[in-house]
Amino acid sequence: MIQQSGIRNRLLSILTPADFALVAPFLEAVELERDYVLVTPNKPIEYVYFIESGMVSVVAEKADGRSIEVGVYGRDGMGSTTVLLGSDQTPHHHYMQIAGDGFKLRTPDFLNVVAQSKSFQLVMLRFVHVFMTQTAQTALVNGSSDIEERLARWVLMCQDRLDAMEFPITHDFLSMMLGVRRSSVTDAIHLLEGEMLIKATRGNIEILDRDRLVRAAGASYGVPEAEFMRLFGPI
Amino acid sequence: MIQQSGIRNRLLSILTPADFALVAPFLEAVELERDYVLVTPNKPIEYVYFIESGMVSVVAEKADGRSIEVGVYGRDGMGSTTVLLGSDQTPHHHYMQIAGDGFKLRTPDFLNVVAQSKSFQLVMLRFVHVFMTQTAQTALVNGSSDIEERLARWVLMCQDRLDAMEFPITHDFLSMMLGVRRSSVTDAIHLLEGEMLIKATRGNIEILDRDRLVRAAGASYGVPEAEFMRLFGPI
DNA sequence: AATTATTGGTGCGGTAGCGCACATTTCGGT
DNA sequence: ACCGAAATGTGCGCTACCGCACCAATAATT
Repeated sequence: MIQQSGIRNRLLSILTPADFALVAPFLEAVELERDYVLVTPNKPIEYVYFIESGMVSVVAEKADGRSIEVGVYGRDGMGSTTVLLGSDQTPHHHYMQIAGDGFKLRTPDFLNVVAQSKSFQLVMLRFVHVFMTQTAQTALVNGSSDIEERLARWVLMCQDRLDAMEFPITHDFLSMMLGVRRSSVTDAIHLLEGEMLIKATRGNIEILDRDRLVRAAGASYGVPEAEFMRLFGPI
Repeated sequence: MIQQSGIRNRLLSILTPADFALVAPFLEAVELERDYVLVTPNKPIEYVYFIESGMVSVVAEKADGRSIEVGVYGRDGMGSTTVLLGSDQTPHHHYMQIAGDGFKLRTPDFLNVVAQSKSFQLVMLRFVHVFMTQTAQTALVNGSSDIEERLARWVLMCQDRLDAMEFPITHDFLSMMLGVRRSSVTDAIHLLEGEMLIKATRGNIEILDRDRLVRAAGASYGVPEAEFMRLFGPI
């Protein structure tokens, strides 16, 4: 049986012991390789995931093939939030951007727990609010910030969800996440490197100075993070 | 007493008669002038609104003063969805972009109905899903579509929520909504006018050819609208 | 009818980011 | 140690959009 004390996922860890006991029997540990697909767009969502480590990208795609990341989550949340909102599917992709592990449970089992416990449901819905704020912030910065700021924001969001000061990611993937040209990412990385905020090696980014990176991200970073703090306390 | 049959709001109108009877006693008719503020950022949300006519802009603001629209709703929805998600406040502004009318009720009264009826809650949560999809689509197009496409999308979203083929809006407001320069909006409007898709007069936009306007919006328009259809049926 | 505020039209230099192409470096596999 | 694939660095011309400024047209006020 899974012990709540050993859980790193923020949502599971703040559940009341009674609520945790409701959900625990259904949790199944799962290894989450890079590119592992948690949610396929417009297909029924079979499993709900609670991430313990690693990070998920939520990606929206246009009919013309262009796509862009509209949100990320890791041990701070769960996915897909869609099932909480009375829909068994969503137009978005969810896949592991940084490999890790977590728990999954069948959607009907999850929804049973939600139906049984209002306090459980409340914790989950609060996360939906935070995630929605994050998506709105993404809309805001996509429309008003330059690539350097948006890259700084992405690196910070990634680090918030991982314990490490470095993580594997290629320029090519970042260009898909930010919806910009690959070489524009290379340029932006060089700018941040020039300021000694990060250090990039092949397929890897390391954070050198988080505080100054937050300043580099400027007004792009912080709003959803503050909402998370307000509702759940510090990470 | 308010008759459900006379209601134009989509959410209220599809409620079961029993659910409607639960909420109806608390509905208070309200005139909604242009610029009327429904939600002030980071302040407790006192009232929940169901729009009957007109349109609301949901706007996110950056610390540096730049702001951008992250979503709109009218008689297709309610606001603020935040109160359904266990938060009594949100970092976003909600205000009337196109004047109209609707109903308001006190947040605690609304939440009582939600707590009493799972079917009522379900209708509201499904709208949250649609609205979230809309915000994600906004993030997508802000990062990958040119101004002409985004303007076409905005005009279409506006028309979906109003019965009229024309509505009052200035270039200046549009530039705030889209997060671009006012004269860029003027240019984009001229492009759409040149294709005979819209006709703009001082403070006003009229739609001439909706079908071709949808084509002009390309892949920017349609995804959240399809989600609405899937969950609620045609508008 | 004259005055003023709002809104829209236009121009100009500047630049961030694009699409494309190609060279170079790094790493994993044999 | 070598090879091929993946990842990164770099250059070039181009365009969409920007910031700013100013004028013109239209409506609101008196």
